[in-house]
Amino acid sequence: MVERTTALQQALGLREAITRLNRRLRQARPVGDLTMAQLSALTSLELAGALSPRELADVERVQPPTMTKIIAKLEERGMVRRDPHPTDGRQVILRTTEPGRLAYEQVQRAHNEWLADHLADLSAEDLETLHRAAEIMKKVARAA
Amino acid sequence: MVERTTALQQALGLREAITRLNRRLRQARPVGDLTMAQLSALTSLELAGALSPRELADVERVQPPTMTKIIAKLEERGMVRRDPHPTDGRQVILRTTEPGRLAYEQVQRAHNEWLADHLADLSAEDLETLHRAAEIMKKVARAA
DNA sequence: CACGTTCCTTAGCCTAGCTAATAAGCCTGG
DNA sequence: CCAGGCTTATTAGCTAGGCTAAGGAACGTG
Repeated sequence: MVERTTALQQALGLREAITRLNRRLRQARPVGDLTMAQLSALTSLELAGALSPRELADVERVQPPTMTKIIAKLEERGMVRRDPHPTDGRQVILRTTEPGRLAYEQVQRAHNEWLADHLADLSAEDLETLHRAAEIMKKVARAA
Repeated sequence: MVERTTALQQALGLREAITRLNRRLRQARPVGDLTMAQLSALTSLELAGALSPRELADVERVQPPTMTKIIAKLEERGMVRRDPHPTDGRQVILRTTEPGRLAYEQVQRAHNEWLADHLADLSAEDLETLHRAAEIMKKVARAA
């Protein structure tokens, strides 16, 4: 039985933790100059294969104009390609390019190494907790 | 025994989860118009009682000029007061005002209710995992 | 007491978010 | 079959929040 008060206290701690750790992660941009937003969009696109800007905006939970900007940055760097939709002239199809995939993997690896380094002191139990929490957090973010 | 590969995988999931959930939390600004950064600074100041801009910047893990801006916004809204340091003419002492405390509590409550609402479907076990993860994440953010 | 250090701020830049408005293409009802 | 309305994407313009570099004021010490 979970009381409401308990859930609220947990919520408080989680929000603080996310705010702080998110800032730390943003600061740790060790290789390449992909920002968090760019890396996140590139990741979603890579995993999905091909998406319209609208769909990518929905996945990333941002408004379409915001996604337009992020895509523009990625396109400048040659990491994303914009193809016309075969039947619908309004839509655009986004795909990662080969350089995009390589940059993605490289930055992803560097980011994760940074995080792993900073997790190095934690016990196996703590790591397991973080792992499970990450899954739960993604589920929560996906819903609602 | 924790293998490096395992830790890396966990790190990957955690970064994604933080990015996504942080965006959702930023969008959920139900009462008042305090942003995440402002709320976070106000919280740190409220908990500490009184801090110099430099100290607050260190706590919040941002550079001093960034904190100057955030403080300016909070001061505009009358939520933070800037007093001269009794002996050191360079320093400034920041404190939350009474309106600041009230706004902080109100927004804090609203934010946490939003989060608690979205955590309502989770099992007691998942909530416990999130709670423990939040503690660990704050520790990681504090270190390094 | 002069010089280096510390503290805060200013100036100027960038990213990332938003809304409102625009342009282009699709589709449907009369 | 085409007029008007919806959808998609972009542009324009705003704000917040992050950074570095550079400045002025105050401190403290050799």
